[in-house]
Amino acid sequence: MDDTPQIKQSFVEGMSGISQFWGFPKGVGAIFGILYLSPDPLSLDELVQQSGLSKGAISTNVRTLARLGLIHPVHRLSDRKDYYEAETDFYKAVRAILKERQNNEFDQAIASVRETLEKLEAGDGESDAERAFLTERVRALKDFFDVIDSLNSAVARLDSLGLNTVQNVLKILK
Amino acid sequence: MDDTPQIKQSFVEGMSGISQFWGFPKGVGAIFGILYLSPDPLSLDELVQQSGLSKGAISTNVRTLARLGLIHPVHRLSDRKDYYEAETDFYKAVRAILKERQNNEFDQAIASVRETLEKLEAGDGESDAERAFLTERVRALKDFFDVIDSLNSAVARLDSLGLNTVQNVLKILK
DNA sequence: TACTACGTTTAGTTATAACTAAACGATCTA
DNA sequence: TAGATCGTTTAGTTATAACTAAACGTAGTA
Repeated sequence: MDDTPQIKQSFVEGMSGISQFWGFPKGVGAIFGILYLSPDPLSLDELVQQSGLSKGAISTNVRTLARLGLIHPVHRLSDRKDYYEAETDFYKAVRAILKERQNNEFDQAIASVRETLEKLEAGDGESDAERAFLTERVRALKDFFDVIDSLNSAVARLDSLGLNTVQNVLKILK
Repeated sequence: MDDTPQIKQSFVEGMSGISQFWGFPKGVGAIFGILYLSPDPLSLDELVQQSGLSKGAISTNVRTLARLGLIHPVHRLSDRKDYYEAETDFYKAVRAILKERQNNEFDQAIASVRETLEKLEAGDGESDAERAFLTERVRALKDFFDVIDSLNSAVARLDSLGLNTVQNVLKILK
């Protein structure tokens, strides 16, 4: 008996779970799983078939994956269909995701804290004890965010983040 | 005019946004924000007042924050109330969060991939081209996860993750 | 130009997560 | 022991996110 289909499916389910864990729709993980286990690029309709999701959901989720750099469109000559294949260099994908996140909401969050600090320091007329306390606390948080941000930037800027880099980092952390 | 209350509130709203971005209820961020800007530990009832949330929600969210190590209970003698204060060492909190995540769903995700690989390699009778392809792909993903896992473990195991450590890491990434 | 085959968008539905109000059990106090 | 004051849990509600089905726009094709 050939258990390949079952293994494939349980893998896809596992990817769905991971997807959900990281705050993405589980369809995103499922689609990536399907593409990752496919030797050839797949069209939207093939994804509809293999995932059981509607075309609309596939369209949305596929765009999310492409935006994250986890899959790539493949265009075939004299074929209007869009095909997609999975990215197999995960380190590359990580860098893309970090870059993506940085540009969007994370930056905004940091900006919010920065703004708070500026507002606190601007009201220099009032300098009671509470004000000083608040300023110190917010500044500490901002400093922390700045460090995280620089880490993020550094990784995103790397030409190639690979096993070597990670192993070097691991040496430091020992 | 004293704009301190407004500044506090906009800070708390910012923290709510960050919370949501990382997949936590926004109440979690709000509560942390309130505690972080409070010089003294606060009781659940005080949190109810300042956040506008119900007692039940506070109870749940506070437990989440405590589990993550972002806030700590403070017990006062001859007072049955539970008070909470914010963790101010964020590096410590990061390690706690990584440890938390590792024990729960992340490990499970890795286990799922590992299991898939074992199942693929177990069926050694069948060795067609597809099977070989699948095995290679899944193994590559498992290897990647193992590296991430070891990074995670290394950070979680650190006695103190501080600015120094991060700066050393940053040197490598340059 | 009309027809067909795409991917995307939209309106409405379903599933899921977070919340409120109230009941509950436990613990301290008189 | 009775009463009061906690934090937690539960049942039901509300808000939010993901999905489906169908309409739509666009670009190739006859």
